[in-house]
Amino acid sequence: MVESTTTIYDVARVAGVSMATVSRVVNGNANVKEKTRKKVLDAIAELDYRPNAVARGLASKRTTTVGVVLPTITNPYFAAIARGVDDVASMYNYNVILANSDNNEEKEGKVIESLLSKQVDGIVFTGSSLHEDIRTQLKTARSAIVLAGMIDGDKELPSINIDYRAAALEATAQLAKNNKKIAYILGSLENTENVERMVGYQESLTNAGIEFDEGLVFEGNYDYENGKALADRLLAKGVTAAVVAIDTVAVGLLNALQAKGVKLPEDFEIIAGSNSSITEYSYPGLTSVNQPLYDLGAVSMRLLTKLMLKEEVTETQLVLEHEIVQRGTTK
Amino acid sequence: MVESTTTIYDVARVAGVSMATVSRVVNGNANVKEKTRKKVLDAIAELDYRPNAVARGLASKRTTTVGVVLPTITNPYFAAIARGVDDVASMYNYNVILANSDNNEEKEGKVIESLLSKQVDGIVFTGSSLHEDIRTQLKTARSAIVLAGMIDGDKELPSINIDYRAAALEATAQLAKNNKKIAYILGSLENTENVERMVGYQESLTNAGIEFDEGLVFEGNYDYENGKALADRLLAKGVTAAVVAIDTVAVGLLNALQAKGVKLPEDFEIIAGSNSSITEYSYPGLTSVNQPLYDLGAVSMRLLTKLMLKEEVTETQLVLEHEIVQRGTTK
DNA sequence: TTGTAAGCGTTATCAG
DNA sequence: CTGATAACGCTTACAA
Repeated sequence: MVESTTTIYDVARVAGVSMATVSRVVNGNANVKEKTRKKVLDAIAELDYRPNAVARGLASKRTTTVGVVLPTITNPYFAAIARGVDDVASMYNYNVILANSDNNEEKEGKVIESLLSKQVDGIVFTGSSLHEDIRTQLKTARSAIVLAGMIDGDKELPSINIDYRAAALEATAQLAKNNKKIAYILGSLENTENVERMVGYQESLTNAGIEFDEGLVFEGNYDYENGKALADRLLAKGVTAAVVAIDTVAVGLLNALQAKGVKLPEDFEIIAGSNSSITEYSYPGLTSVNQPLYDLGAVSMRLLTKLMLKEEVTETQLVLEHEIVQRGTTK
Repeated sequence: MVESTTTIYDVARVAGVSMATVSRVVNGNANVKEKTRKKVLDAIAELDYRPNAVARGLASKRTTTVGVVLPTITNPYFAAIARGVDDVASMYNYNVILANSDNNEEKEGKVIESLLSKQVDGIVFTGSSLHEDIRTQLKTARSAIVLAGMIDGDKELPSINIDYRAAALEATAQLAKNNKKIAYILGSLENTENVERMVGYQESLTNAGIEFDEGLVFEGNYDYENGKALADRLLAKGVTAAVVAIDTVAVGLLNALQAKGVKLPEDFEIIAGSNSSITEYSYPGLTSVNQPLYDLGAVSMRLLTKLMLKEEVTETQLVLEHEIVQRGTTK
């Protein structure tokens, strides 16, 4: 707890120049004589001067800070996205404010409000569904916005996604090779991504000549416990395979099934939805649609920098490649 | 992308008062007549005014922003801590800047520097070891600092921990009931927490009448792959039980062992070190020392608020309770 | 190439 | 209880 804030004035005095010049060298402005630059640099080193980013932000109206709002950082899915965001953020010298929303519309509204008051230059937003009020709030914000892993129905907000429909179709198709009763487990059908998944699922069923059974679709939350609770219900309906959009739920189901003595993949097959780290940690490993989560975050942040720096952006609706990673829960 | 920044002046004009008065009502100052307050509030609502936190930070020298630096948010251990930090941070109206350091001293130095330039009011720091330079940097910072899950040798920096020695002793003691060759796997022995663990481990061995064998102690990194690689080495030494300080490593070991046909807990027992979420997701679930990670973060942040608000703090070296959660990898 | 000076949107100190 | 007015530390025209 020392040093009584040395300012740009102190540096100017010591270097024998004006504060404007100090500002120029600090900001890498080319119009400074090499000799002067050196004097300033020396003074900076001598005084251990550190520019005050808050003052800078006020004067320049740019804070080099962005916000990332997500349901909860404890979910590996969102943690991976956040890491991607942070890595490219620091690459471009931005800091990121983390905001957990718990998927709760009110909290989402509050944290966005808070981020905007902090004058963040941009926001990467992700969650399980895009409520109308939040959409409006985001759209009318003066900061740049990018949605990560969410589709904006009107395609007005920039977003990065994978082709959920295709991924669901492929996963279902793989399970259809050996199964007739294939369940689909996902979050709320109120969000567009899940609607897309349903379309892919049904399309795949049709291709395989299996009749769609509404009773085999389960909506639910993000919890591990939710997955465990599903085991009995699936077994009761004679289900022998499931694609589970949310990894934590997939692991819950997997473990509950094994605890009942069900053998995987022999008696039951599972394909998880996002290939977050836990699909690798489970035993057996979960075959999984590989959503490139880290990239999702990284690309979102990259797009955000373009938006913030007013670079030209031709395409604001990006679709990343996906694939299915084969592990131990499929034959 | 609208609204051309409405300021405190605009509100003052519309409300027919001075900006000082607006500032007072915004900051909940009691010295404002009820009638005036209402006028101001109405103007604020009408103009949809949102105070500029950057300007506020510059004028007041308080940013209501803190930083949390950790190795990587993708590790569930740190994610849980971060969540604890964020929850009590928002409770006290602080925002938190997330900084991944990858356990790299240079990066740690950089992010701390960056946080300080952003004038954060405080920093919660965590990592696997406290390098000397970082220690100095932290100690001389003008912001409040709290270490989460790290011991400062000199006890100069405030910190929140569990009793690592006792935890190691208890875990080893439990394994010693059925095993003679008990390995201990942890991060670098350069950090105090791990030295403490070693002491507890050896003490427990002595209690059980088992001779300490240096060859049964394994240092390593945080990676899942590291755990997998350990399986063969342990088996080769005839080890039948291990306490593994890092959960990701424990899961790696568990899965590699199972892949080799080793039955747990029958043929091999494992106790993991932190009870992060993945110890529950693994199959079988990992018996685990319960480090109260969320609380670790929450209590750290709470202590930080006290430090930042200059509240009286009597004890800066806090030790949280731990316990051993029994799951499927012990008899 | 360098300096002067006017903000940036608040808070905070004094008067009144 | 309310209003001026001077900071806060920096960026950014505009001059020189």
